[in-house]
Amino acid sequence: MATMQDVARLAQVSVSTVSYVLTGARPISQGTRAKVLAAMAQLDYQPNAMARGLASRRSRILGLLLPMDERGLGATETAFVTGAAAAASAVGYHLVLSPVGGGGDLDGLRRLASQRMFDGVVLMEVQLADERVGALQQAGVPLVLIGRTGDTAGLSYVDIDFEQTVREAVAYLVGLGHRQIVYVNHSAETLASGYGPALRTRDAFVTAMTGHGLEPVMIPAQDSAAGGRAALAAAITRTPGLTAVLAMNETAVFGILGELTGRGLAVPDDVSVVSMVTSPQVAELATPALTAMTSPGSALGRIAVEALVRHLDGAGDERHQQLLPCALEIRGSTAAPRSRHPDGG
Amino acid sequence: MATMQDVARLAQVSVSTVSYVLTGARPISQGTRAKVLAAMAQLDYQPNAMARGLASRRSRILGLLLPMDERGLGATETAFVTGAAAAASAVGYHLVLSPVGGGGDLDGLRRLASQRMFDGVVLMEVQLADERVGALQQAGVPLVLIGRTGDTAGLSYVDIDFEQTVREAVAYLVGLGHRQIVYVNHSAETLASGYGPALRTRDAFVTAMTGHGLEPVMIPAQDSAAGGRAALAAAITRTPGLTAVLAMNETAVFGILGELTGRGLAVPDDVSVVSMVTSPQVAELATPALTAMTSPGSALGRIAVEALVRHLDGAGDERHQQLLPCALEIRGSTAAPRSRHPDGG
DNA sequence: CTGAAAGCGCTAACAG
DNA sequence: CTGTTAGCGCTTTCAG
Repeated sequence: MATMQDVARLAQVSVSTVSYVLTGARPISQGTRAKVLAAMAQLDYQPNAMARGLASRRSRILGLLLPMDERGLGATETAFVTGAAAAASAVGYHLVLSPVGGGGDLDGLRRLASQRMFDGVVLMEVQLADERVGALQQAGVPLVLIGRTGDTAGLSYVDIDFEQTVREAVAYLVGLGHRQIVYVNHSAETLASGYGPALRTRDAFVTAMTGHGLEPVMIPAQDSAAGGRAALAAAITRTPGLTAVLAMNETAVFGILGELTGRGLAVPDDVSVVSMVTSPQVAELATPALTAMTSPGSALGRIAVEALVRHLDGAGDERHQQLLPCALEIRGSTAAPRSRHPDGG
Repeated sequence: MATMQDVARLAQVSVSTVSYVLTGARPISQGTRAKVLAAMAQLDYQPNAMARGLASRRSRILGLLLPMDERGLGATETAFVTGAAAAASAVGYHLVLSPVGGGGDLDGLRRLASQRMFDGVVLMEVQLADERVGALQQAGVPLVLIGRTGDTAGLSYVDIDFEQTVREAVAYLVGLGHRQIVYVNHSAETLASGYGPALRTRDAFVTAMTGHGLEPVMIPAQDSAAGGRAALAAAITRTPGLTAVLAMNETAVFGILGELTGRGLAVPDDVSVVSMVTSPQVAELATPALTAMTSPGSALGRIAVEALVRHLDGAGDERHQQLLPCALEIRGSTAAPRSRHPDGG
């Protein structure tokens, strides 16, 4: 493994000159640069990452912190991760996937931060009240969130625009003629834990429905097909005349579809289903394919990393706060309501 | 940020003593250790990862190399990744997610290897003839594959036991009374590219069916729901009396289900479906839930990392070669064939 | 435009 | 059982 010394010797220049042609931190004459480059090529030189990191105090490594408990990552979260990794790689950074304990392990976080392995950190699965944010800030680690806390003052984040997403989905269904729309959310425990997407969509649903002069009916569901079946059963009991379901639960929506079909209700003829914050791949799996609000997926991860790197490399203390819309993609699970009830149309 | 110097000064010992209580590389007396530990605690000391890496020539960072093109990671691959990350974290390593160009970018790989950022590397999505393996070996990077090449001499790998998986799935269907079993594989292009799982299961299917005295009928499918629909249509044309489908294509299987239902064929009463190398979460999404050969998922990633770390920390040149079985999990998509054809039983 | 040299914070001989 | 010290390979002043 050739070192910078070797290159310098071969090119007959000093090590600092080699360093400067590499970093471009000061002007180098054409001739010198050429000599150095030739020597590097000849020796197949690659700078040592650790040495560079130690001397420059920048590891060029980013951490992607995500709680890994439960049932692994969903398609949407996976897209965040791959998007972030690709973006980091594109700008010459490395991305460490760092599974951190779901909640209590703040000390572990602080320890991680103090090791100075990460120049900055992207935090996923942020709760509305998330102590990790404070811990990280206190440790002085540049930080970008995917998702956001309740109070976002002074924070950088990228998140989905849940308000817009719900508004658009509801408007679409209402435009089709639906009036009895039931919203299936995550479980009560998830809500209670302060899971932002669940909370924000819930509030947005109330606002949107009320705005249309309609009653917002909401049912929680466990994150499973069985949870979806149960939720649909509950929904029909509560609102027998429902003609549309708005699902904020990528997993439960499959159970909803199954239960609907099992009860002899056709999708979309009897009941329309819109799945929110869903990846196209997942939407395509269902029969019929799901009309969905497509999550920005890898774009979120990419933007988070780009904002972080800009902050590290660049000017200064720019906060980056951005909400990305979900796009309505109409597939086979929605239609105008059949006038089953004479009073319904 | 306190350094080791600070700790040494406060504890009134030399830096090397501090280093040795940290690494345990040589015995330290109770009293001294206690003093050092106290000083570390008081200063909230954390060793600097870059400095440690440079001096010890071990970064404690592992690379997870995966080609990221196409449509992101499936559930099974995601499980590999999360399993690997969790395992690395558990043994004090970091795991970098490194998206490398699908095929031709061997130079990029070599460059990566020469930067000495990774102590070792886990390579995913290995083809039967994969030049990356040779390049990495030549670069002297300790290497474990998830999947395997055609010639595995001298390599460490963890892979799914496709032969066993197919054998067991076929035996299960034959045991139920099925005789006309069609195997739906990945696309012809995927086969042609040397994708191991597709090739190995294909061969295993021929062997298994022939062993039962049955004819092995195989149909390729694009990796999409539409691909599955088309494949099923082709299968029925070719084998009108088919009573079971063995699907080696997590995505296409949803299309198969949809097309079956669309043609008025009930699952499992008219046609049984077994999905191979599938995650439970995905199997549960289908209606009916899929009987599947469940992929070892995160275990593969975990074992790969553990083998790699054992090689790095440990004794020496132990190759680790291991095949993991998929477990048959019976759900709602399989049953004994209805005797539609008098000659069928 | 280029060189010399002082570290970055730690590990691992070597010496006791 | 502990201390001294020479690096690891690079970046970045400080000098010219």
